[in-house]
Amino acid sequence: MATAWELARENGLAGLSLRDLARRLGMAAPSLYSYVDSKADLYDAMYADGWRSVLALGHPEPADDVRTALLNVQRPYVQWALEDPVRYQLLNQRTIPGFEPSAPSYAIAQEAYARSFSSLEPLVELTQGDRDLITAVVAGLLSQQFANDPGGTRWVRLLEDAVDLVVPRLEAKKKPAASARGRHPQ
Amino acid sequence: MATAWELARENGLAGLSLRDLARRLGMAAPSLYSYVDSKADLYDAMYADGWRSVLALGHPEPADDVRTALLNVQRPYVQWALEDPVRYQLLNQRTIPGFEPSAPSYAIAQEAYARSFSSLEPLVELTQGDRDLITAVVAGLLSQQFANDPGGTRWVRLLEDAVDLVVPRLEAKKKPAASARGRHPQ
DNA sequence: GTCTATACTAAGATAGAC
DNA sequence: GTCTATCTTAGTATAGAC
Repeated sequence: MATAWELARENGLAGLSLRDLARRLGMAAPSLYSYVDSKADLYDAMYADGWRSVLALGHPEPADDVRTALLNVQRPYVQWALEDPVRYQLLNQRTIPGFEPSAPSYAIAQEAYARSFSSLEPLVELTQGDRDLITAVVAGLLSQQFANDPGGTRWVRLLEDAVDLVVPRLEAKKKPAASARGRHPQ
Repeated sequence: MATAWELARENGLAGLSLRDLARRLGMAAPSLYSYVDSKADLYDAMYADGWRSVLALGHPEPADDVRTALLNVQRPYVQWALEDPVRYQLLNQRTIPGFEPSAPSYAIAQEAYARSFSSLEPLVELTQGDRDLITAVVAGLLSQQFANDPGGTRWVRLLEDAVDLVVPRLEAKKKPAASARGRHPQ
């Protein structure tokens, strides 16, 4: 898996080839078929592996305000995305012609998706539109970053500004503040 | 050019091949080299062609308020993007391994970029951060739309909501209202 | 689980005749 | 400007022995 990612980073996601992979592993190409049914199956394994690495970021820190809650999730996520643009591309953009993740792999992605709102849900009653706008804003920063300033920080450094665009919309829907973690004396 | 786009839509951008293109044009494959120096050169021509189709949308309608100015540009742009996801992918995402646009082709992209702020600039003193946030928000809607709901409208229908996120930030920087087009009596 | 050998298909590109 | 023929490389995948 690690070698597959390595090659994808070097030659592009679409440029990944089973021959190359076998060569770098010191194997003959057909030996790979003991581990993987097809190239599509390899992409699927990488897709699952990629989303598992998002889950490995752990649960976002809880927070008492919307802005902090958002930043607690999105800052590590953006950091994670920058670590490996090719991984982000496989997981979040429809880029290789026929690929669609299998149901089990997609389930991992969904778990990561759900978790990304776990610090926010206690504070705000979110609609699907809210969630979609949040993911869009962050995806937009990353999309522009990778496309127009690869290796730089021109867009991702605007993360706090971007979050501040969304905060007012969410603050309007704040829950009654259950004081869930018992931090507030009265 | 039209046939090249057609094939890219059918087989994916990376799946486009010179052989297929020649076949569909009723030519032998090598004959294409009279028109194009290489496959990369074909992509470059498509890139230029794609941005020209953005310019063909015309100049955005002027407006008196920030929100309308933004929607006058972004609504047709989103419409244009939805018409051809593959075109959007070539122009706005780093997806095919080695491709970078040539300088002349990139200049067309820059013209389209500049024009996309022409309805807003008379109203607001924009910073680069403002421009980057605007492009990111729209790019985010489109990126999510294509990746997670291809053919649908789940994200793009949030365009007005997305614009409303940005408007307050821009209103804070409004210019003194030069009444440029002489519509306001006093 | 790994190998050799191989089948099959297709890619981008060039040479040189017409 | 278009053709035929060909080069070179590479892809995914299978068969069958060890």
